[in-house]
Amino acid sequence: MISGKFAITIHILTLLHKFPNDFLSSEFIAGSINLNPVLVRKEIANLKAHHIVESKEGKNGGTKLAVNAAELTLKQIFEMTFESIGLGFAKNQPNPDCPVGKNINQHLEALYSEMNQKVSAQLEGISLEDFSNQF
Amino acid sequence: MISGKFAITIHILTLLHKFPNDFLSSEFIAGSINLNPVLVRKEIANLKAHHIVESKEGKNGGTKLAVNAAELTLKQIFEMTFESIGLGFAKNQPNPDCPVGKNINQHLEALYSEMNQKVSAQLEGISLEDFSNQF
DNA sequence: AAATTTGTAACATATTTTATTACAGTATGA
DNA sequence: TCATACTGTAATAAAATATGTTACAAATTT
Repeated sequence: MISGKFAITIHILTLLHKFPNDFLSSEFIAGSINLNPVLVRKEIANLKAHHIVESKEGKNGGTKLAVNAAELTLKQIFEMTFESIGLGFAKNQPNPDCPVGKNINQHLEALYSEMNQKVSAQLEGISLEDFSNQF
Repeated sequence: MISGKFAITIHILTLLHKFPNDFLSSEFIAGSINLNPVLVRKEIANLKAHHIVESKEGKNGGTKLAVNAAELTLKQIFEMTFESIGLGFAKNQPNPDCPVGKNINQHLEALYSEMNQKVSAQLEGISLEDFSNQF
Protein backbone atom coordinates (compact mmCIF):
# COMPACT_ATOMS: atom_id res chain seq x y z
CA MET A 1 0.00 0.00 0.00
CA ILE A 2 2.50 2.57 -1.12
CA SER A 3 0.53 4.84 -3.33
CA GLY A 4 -2.81 4.62 -1.57
CA LYS A 5 -1.74 4.95 2.02
CA PHE A 6 -1.81 8.72 2.28
CA ALA A 7 -5.04 9.04 0.32
CA ILE A 8 -6.79 6.37 2.34
CA THR A 9 -5.60 7.80 5.63
CA ILE A 10 -6.71 11.32 4.84
CA HIS A 11 -10.04 9.94 3.65
CA ILE A 12 -10.50 8.16 6.95
CA LEU A 13 -9.55 11.23 8.94
CA THR A 14 -11.86 13.47 6.93
CA LEU A 15 -14.77 11.15 7.67
CA LEU A 16 -13.90 11.06 11.35
CA HIS A 17 -13.79 14.83 11.36
CA LYS A 18 -17.20 15.02 9.71
CA PHE A 19 -18.72 12.83 12.42
CA PRO A 20 -16.90 14.01 15.52
CA ASN A 21 -19.37 12.48 17.95
CA ASP A 22 -19.56 8.98 16.53
CA PHE A 23 -17.40 5.92 16.60
CA LEU A 24 -17.32 5.01 12.92
CA SER A 25 -17.00 1.36 12.03
CA SER A 26 -14.38 0.15 9.61
CA GLU A 27 -17.19 -1.13 7.44
CA PHE A 28 -18.81 2.28 7.19
CA ILE A 29 -15.50 3.90 6.33
CA ALA A 30 -14.70 1.15 3.86
CA GLY A 31 -17.99 1.86 2.16
CA SER A 32 -16.99 5.45 1.50
CA ILE A 33 -13.51 4.59 0.27
CA ASN A 34 -14.71 1.47 -1.52
CA LEU A 35 -12.06 -0.60 0.13
CA ASN A 36 -11.89 -3.78 2.11
CA PRO A 37 -12.64 -3.12 5.81
CA VAL A 38 -9.57 -5.05 6.87
CA LEU A 39 -7.37 -2.61 5.00
CA VAL A 40 -9.16 0.26 6.68
CA ARG A 41 -8.48 -1.31 10.06
CA LYS A 42 -4.82 -1.62 9.12
CA GLU A 43 -4.56 2.08 8.39
CA ILE A 44 -6.44 2.80 11.57
CA ALA A 45 -3.91 0.68 13.44
CA ASN A 46 -1.23 2.99 12.09
CA LEU A 47 -3.18 6.05 13.18
CA LYS A 48 -3.66 4.54 16.61
CA ALA A 49 0.04 3.91 16.93
CA HIS A 50 0.50 7.63 16.40
CA HIS A 51 -2.28 8.46 18.86
CA ILE A 52 -4.29 10.28 16.23
CA VAL A 53 -7.43 8.23 16.72
CA GLU A 54 -8.92 5.99 19.36
CA SER A 55 -10.94 2.84 18.81
CA LYS A 56 -13.50 1.01 20.79
CA GLU A 57 -13.95 -2.71 20.34
CA GLY A 58 -17.18 -4.63 20.59
CA LYS A 59 -20.71 -3.86 19.58
CA ASN A 60 -21.23 -0.25 18.49
CA GLY A 61 -17.49 0.06 18.50
CA GLY A 62 -15.47 1.95 15.96
CA THR A 63 -12.99 4.76 15.71
CA LYS A 64 -12.97 8.48 16.38
CA LEU A 65 -10.51 11.33 16.26
CA ALA A 66 -8.34 11.74 19.33
CA VAL A 67 -6.72 15.03 18.39
CA ASN A 68 -7.79 18.51 17.45
CA ALA A 69 -8.26 18.63 13.68
CA ALA A 70 -7.04 22.21 13.62
CA GLU A 71 -3.71 21.11 15.01
CA LEU A 72 -3.13 18.03 12.91
CA THR A 73 -1.29 19.00 9.75
CA LEU A 74 -1.11 17.21 6.45
CA LYS A 75 2.63 17.10 7.00
CA GLN A 76 2.09 14.84 9.99
CA ILE A 77 -0.20 12.61 7.97
CA PHE A 78 2.35 12.57 5.18
CA GLU A 79 5.05 11.47 7.58
CA MET A 80 2.88 8.72 9.01
CA THR A 81 2.06 7.28 5.62
CA PHE A 82 4.75 8.14 3.13
CA GLU A 83 7.97 8.98 4.92
CA SER A 84 9.40 10.82 2.00
CA ILE A 85 8.71 11.90 -1.48
CA GLY A 86 11.04 11.55 -4.39
CA LEU A 87 11.51 10.36 -7.90
CA GLY A 88 12.87 6.95 -6.99
CA PHE A 89 16.08 5.04 -7.32
CA ALA A 90 17.19 2.33 -9.65
CA LYS A 91 16.39 -0.90 -7.98
CA ASN A 92 19.78 -2.53 -8.12
CA GLN A 93 22.93 -1.36 -6.47
CA PRO A 94 24.79 0.63 -9.12
CA ASN A 95 28.33 -0.29 -10.08
CA PRO A 96 30.68 0.89 -7.34
CA ASP A 97 33.62 0.86 -9.75
CA CYS A 98 32.05 3.55 -11.88
CA PRO A 99 32.40 7.12 -10.66
CA VAL A 100 28.84 7.84 -11.64
CA GLY A 101 27.36 4.62 -10.31
CA LYS A 102 29.25 5.00 -7.09
CA ASN A 103 27.75 8.37 -6.25
CA ILE A 104 24.45 8.66 -8.05
CA ASN A 105 22.27 7.61 -5.17
CA GLN A 106 23.86 10.05 -2.82
CA HIS A 107 23.21 12.90 -5.25
CA LEU A 108 19.65 11.77 -5.87
CA GLU A 109 19.08 11.66 -2.15
CA ALA A 110 20.27 15.22 -1.78
CA LEU A 111 17.95 16.29 -4.55
CA TYR A 112 14.97 14.49 -3.07
CA SER A 113 15.73 15.79 0.37
CA GLU A 114 15.32 19.31 -0.92
CA MET A 115 12.07 18.31 -2.60
CA ASN A 116 10.85 16.97 0.70
CA GLN A 117 11.56 20.19 2.45
CA LYS A 118 9.49 22.13 -0.04
CA VAL A 119 6.61 19.69 0.07
CA SER A 120 6.72 19.48 3.84
CA ALA A 121 6.55 23.23 4.10
CA GLN A 122 3.44 23.21 1.96
CA LEU A 123 1.77 20.41 3.87
CA GLU A 124 2.62 21.93 7.20
CA GLY A 125 0.42 24.88 6.34
CA ILE A 126 -2.70 22.77 5.88
CA SER A 127 -4.59 21.27 8.80
CA LEU A 128 -6.98 18.36 8.67
CA GLU A 129 -9.67 20.87 9.50
CA ASP A 130 -8.71 22.99 6.49
CA PHE A 131 -8.77 19.99 4.25
CA SER A 132 -12.01 18.61 5.62
CA ASN A 133 -13.79 21.94 5.46
CA GLN A 134 -13.37 21.99 1.71
CA PHE A 135 -16.06 19.34 1.48
CA MET B 1 9.08 1.24 -14.09
CA ILE B 2 7.50 3.99 -12.07
CA SER B 3 9.98 4.56 -9.33
CA GLY B 4 13.14 3.85 -11.26
CA LYS B 5 12.48 5.69 -14.47
CA PHE B 6 13.72 9.10 -13.45
CA ALA B 7 16.76 7.73 -11.65
CA ILE B 8 17.72 5.50 -14.55
CA THR B 9 17.26 8.25 -17.09
CA ILE B 10 19.33 10.76 -15.21
CA HIS B 11 21.98 8.12 -14.70
CA ILE B 12 22.09 7.50 -18.45
CA LEU B 13 22.26 11.20 -19.21
CA THR B 14 25.01 11.79 -16.68
CA LEU B 15 27.11 9.08 -18.29
CA LEU B 16 26.49 10.52 -21.74
CA HIS B 17 27.56 13.89 -20.47
CA LYS B 18 30.74 12.45 -19.01
CA PHE B 19 31.70 10.93 -22.36
CA PRO B 20 30.54 13.59 -24.80
CA ASN B 21 32.59 12.29 -27.71
CA ASP B 22 31.60 8.63 -27.58
CA PHE B 23 28.62 6.62 -28.59
CA LEU B 24 28.02 4.59 -25.44
CA SER B 25 26.52 1.14 -25.82
CA SER B 26 23.49 0.07 -23.84
CA GLU B 27 25.62 -2.67 -22.35
CA PHE B 28 28.20 -0.23 -21.04
CA ILE B 29 25.49 1.96 -19.55
CA ALA B 30 23.72 -1.06 -18.10
CA GLY B 31 26.97 -2.03 -16.41
CA SER B 32 27.08 1.24 -14.53
CA ILE B 33 23.44 1.15 -13.50
CA ASN B 34 23.51 -2.59 -12.95
CA LEU B 35 20.43 -3.06 -15.06
CA ASN B 36 19.41 -5.16 -17.99
CA PRO B 37 20.56 -3.58 -21.27
CA VAL B 38 17.12 -3.98 -22.79
CA LEU B 39 15.68 -1.72 -20.12
CA VAL B 40 18.38 0.82 -20.81
CA ARG B 41 17.45 0.77 -24.48
CA LYS B 42 13.84 1.34 -23.55
CA GLU B 43 14.68 4.44 -21.59
CA ILE B 44 16.90 5.56 -24.42
CA ALA B 45 13.97 5.10 -26.78
CA ASN B 46 12.05 7.51 -24.59
CA LEU B 47 14.90 10.00 -24.66
CA LYS B 48 15.12 9.67 -28.42
CA ALA B 49 11.42 10.36 -28.76
CA HIS B 50 12.10 13.63 -26.99
CA HIS B 51 15.17 14.34 -29.14
CA ILE B 52 17.46 14.44 -26.14
CA VAL B 53 19.86 11.82 -27.45
CA GLU B 54 20.75 10.26 -30.76
CA SER B 55 21.68 6.65 -31.41
CA LYS B 56 23.71 4.90 -34.03
CA GLU B 57 22.93 1.30 -34.88
CA GLY B 58 25.41 -1.33 -35.90
CA LYS B 59 28.91 -2.11 -34.83
CA ASN B 60 30.48 0.56 -32.64
CA GLY B 61 27.03 2.04 -32.36
CA GLY B 62 25.51 3.48 -29.24
CA THR B 63 24.01 6.66 -27.94
CA LYS B 64 25.18 10.19 -27.29
CA LEU B 65 23.69 13.45 -26.10
CA ALA B 66 21.95 15.53 -28.74
CA VAL B 67 21.37 18.64 -26.67
CA ASN B 68 23.37 21.10 -24.64
CA ALA B 69 23.60 19.79 -21.10
CA ALA B 70 23.53 23.31 -19.76
CA GLU B 71 20.12 23.83 -21.28
CA LEU B 72 18.48 20.56 -20.33
CA THR B 73 16.81 20.92 -16.95
CA LEU B 74 15.88 18.26 -14.46
CA LYS B 75 12.33 19.49 -14.83
CA GLN B 76 12.34 18.33 -18.43
CA ILE B 77 13.72 14.97 -17.40
CA PHE B 78 11.10 14.77 -14.67
CA GLU B 79 8.35 15.43 -17.18
CA MET B 80 9.68 12.81 -19.54
CA THR B 81 9.80 10.13 -16.88
CA PHE B 82 7.36 10.87 -14.12
CA GLU B 83 4.63 13.16 -15.34
CA SER B 84 3.65 14.22 -11.89
CA ILE B 85 4.44 13.77 -8.28
CA GLY B 86 1.92 13.17 -5.56
CA LEU B 87 0.94 11.05 -2.62
CA GLY B 88 -1.34 8.75 -4.55
CA PHE B 89 -4.99 7.92 -4.69
CA ALA B 90 -7.00 5.04 -3.33
CA LYS B 91 -7.15 2.49 -6.05
CA ASN B 92 -10.89 2.03 -6.24
CA GLN B 93 -13.45 4.60 -7.21
CA PRO B 94 -14.74 6.04 -3.93
CA ASN B 95 -18.43 5.99 -3.13
CA PRO B 96 -20.17 8.70 -5.17
CA ASP B 97 -23.08 8.75 -2.73
CA CYS B 98 -20.84 9.93 0.07
CA PRO B 99 -20.01 13.65 0.14
CA VAL B 100 -16.47 12.85 1.11
CA GLY B 101 -15.99 9.98 -1.32
CA LYS B 102 -17.51 11.98 -4.11
CA ASN B 103 -15.00 14.80 -3.86
CA ILE B 104 -11.87 13.43 -2.27
CA ASN B 105 -9.97 12.81 -5.47
CA GLN B 106 -10.60 16.27 -6.75
CA HIS B 107 -9.24 17.77 -3.55
CA LEU B 108 -6.25 15.48 -3.56
CA GLU B 109 -5.53 16.46 -7.14
CA ALA B 110 -5.56 20.13 -6.22
CA LEU B 111 -3.17 19.43 -3.39
CA TYR B 112 -0.82 17.42 -5.57
CA SER B 113 -0.96 19.98 -8.30
CA GLU B 114 0.44 22.56 -5.93
CA MET B 115 3.13 20.12 -4.88
CA ASN B 116 4.07 19.67 -8.51
CA GLN B 117 4.46 23.35 -9.02
CA LYS B 118 6.88 23.60 -6.14
CA VAL B 119 8.89 20.62 -7.24
CA SER B 120 8.94 21.75 -10.84
CA ALA B 121 10.25 25.14 -9.82
CA GLN B 122 13.07 23.45 -7.96
CA LEU B 123 13.95 21.11 -10.80
CA GLU B 124 13.82 23.85 -13.37
CA GLY B 125 16.74 25.51 -11.67
CA ILE B 126 19.06 22.54 -12.09
CA SER B 127 20.58 21.60 -15.43
CA LEU B 128 21.97 18.24 -16.42
CA GLU B 129 25.36 19.93 -16.46
CA ASP B 130 24.89 21.09 -12.88
CA PHE B 131 23.90 17.64 -11.80
CA SER B 132 26.64 15.88 -13.72
CA ASN B 133 29.34 18.24 -12.52
CA GLN B 134 28.72 17.16 -8.96
CA PHE B 135 30.46 13.88 -9.78
C1' DA C 1 -26.35 -15.11 25.91
C1' DA C 2 -26.61 -12.97 21.30
C1' DA C 3 -24.96 -9.62 18.36
C1' DT C 4 -21.52 -6.65 16.62
C1' DT C 5 -17.27 -4.88 16.21
C1' DT C 6 -12.01 -4.55 16.52
C1' DG C 7 -7.43 -6.76 15.87
C1' DT C 8 -4.66 -9.62 13.50
C1' DA C 9 -2.79 -13.53 11.04
C1' DA C 10 -2.69 -16.31 7.12
C1' DC C 11 -3.45 -16.80 2.66
C1' DA C 12 -4.92 -15.56 -2.21
C1' DT C 13 -5.17 -12.65 -6.15
C1' DA C 14 -3.96 -8.87 -9.02
C1' DT C 15 -0.94 -5.54 -10.63
C1' DT C 16 3.31 -3.59 -11.61
C1' DT C 17 8.14 -3.78 -12.21
C1' DT C 18 12.09 -5.85 -13.72
C1' DA C 19 14.54 -9.41 -16.31
C1' DT C 20 15.31 -12.53 -20.08
C1' DT C 21 15.25 -14.45 -24.57
C1' DA C 22 15.05 -13.99 -29.23
C1' DC C 23 15.82 -12.14 -33.45
C1' DA C 24 15.44 -8.83 -37.43
C1' DG C 25 17.82 -4.85 -39.02
C1' DT C 26 21.98 -1.88 -39.42
C1' DA C 27 26.64 -0.36 -39.61
C1' DT C 28 31.76 -1.37 -39.24
C1' DG C 29 35.84 -3.04 -40.68
C1' DA C 30 39.01 -7.01 -41.58
C1' DT D 1 31.69 -9.77 -48.50
C1' DC D 2 31.40 -11.74 -44.37
C1' DA D 3 31.92 -11.92 -39.37
C1' DT D 4 31.05 -9.00 -35.64
C1' DA D 5 28.76 -5.93 -32.66
C1' DC D 6 25.48 -3.04 -32.02
C1' DT D 7 20.22 -1.10 -31.85
C1' DG D 8 15.14 -1.81 -31.75
C1' DT D 9 11.46 -4.24 -30.32
C1' DA D 10 8.30 -7.96 -29.22
C1' DA D 11 7.12 -11.71 -26.44
C1' DT D 12 7.48 -13.91 -22.40
C1' DA D 13 8.91 -14.94 -17.63
C1' DA D 14 9.96 -13.95 -13.00
C1' DA D 15 9.90 -11.20 -8.99
C1' DA D 16 8.15 -7.82 -6.14
C1' DT D 17 4.50 -5.24 -4.32
C1' DA D 18 -0.18 -3.99 -3.47
C1' DT D 19 -4.70 -5.24 -2.60
C1' DG D 20 -8.31 -8.40 -1.24
C1' DT D 21 -10.35 -12.29 1.41
C1' DT D 22 -11.24 -15.49 4.97
C1' DA D 23 -11.17 -16.70 9.50
C1' DC D 24 -11.48 -16.26 14.16
C1' DA D 25 -10.23 -14.77 18.98
C1' DA D 26 -11.21 -11.02 22.02
C1' DA D 27 -13.98 -7.20 23.50
C1' DT D 28 -18.14 -4.74 24.43
C1' DT D 29 -23.08 -3.65 24.32
C1' DT D 30 -27.79 -4.71 24.89
